[in-house]
Amino acid sequence: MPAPLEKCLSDLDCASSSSDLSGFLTDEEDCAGLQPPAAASFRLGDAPSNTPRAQDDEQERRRRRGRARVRSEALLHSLRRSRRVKANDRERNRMHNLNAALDALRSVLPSFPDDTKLTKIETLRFAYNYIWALAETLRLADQGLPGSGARERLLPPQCAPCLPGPPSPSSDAESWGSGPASPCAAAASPLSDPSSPAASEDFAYGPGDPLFSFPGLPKDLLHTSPCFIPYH
DNA sequence: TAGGCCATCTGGTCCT
DNA sequence: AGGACCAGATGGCCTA
Repeated sequence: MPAPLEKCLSDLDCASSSSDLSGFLTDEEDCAGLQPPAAASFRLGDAPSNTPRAQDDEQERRRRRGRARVRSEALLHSLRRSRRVKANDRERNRMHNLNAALDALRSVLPSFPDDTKLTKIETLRFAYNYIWALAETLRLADQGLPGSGARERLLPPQCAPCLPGPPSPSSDAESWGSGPASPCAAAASPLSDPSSPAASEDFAYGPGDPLFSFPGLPKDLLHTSPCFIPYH
């Protein structure tokens, strides 16, 4: 075996036990480039290239180059695979962290009567509205308007809102609390307050939606904020 | 059975 | 170069 080709194959073997394959020979051209020109190695007494022995040598070289290429491709494939597996692991972990953060957010939001778990999108929208409502409550309290004392009347987050029915994950937002029995139906339009989340054009959830209903907050907020349902 | 939600995988892009 | 982030695809599970 010509020394360059031998080195070429041994490089492949070394690379197979190493995670770093950069600079690694990947195809038969790389190996072939290491071979001396046939004319340079031809000396008097050597068999001419068209002799049966020379043809055998050439076939052997081709076989080895082919095996080297197959091995290098397999190694690159396994390298890509191991990187992909690691990336998948990181992505899984990232999503788990995201879900843990969503769970933490759910834990500080008012819970529903039957402990129905809010979906991800519901959690985010509910949190958005809840923060808005709390801020509005504080604003009114600071102004000394009807509804003052709201700070003291705020219920702990675990209080249960009064809902026309448990939120069905499959039901759409606009169907929640929109029935005639809902107090929200008679409530002042939150759209009157331009700062209300419901006033936002791109906000999918509107008045009457349980995600706009927060227990324990002053009824006065009904005039300026998204729908509030009295807490029992 | 259709539709909604979710977890996971995957390749691309951006950032450090 | 490697990690973070993102969006699309896919398949499983559940419910009406």
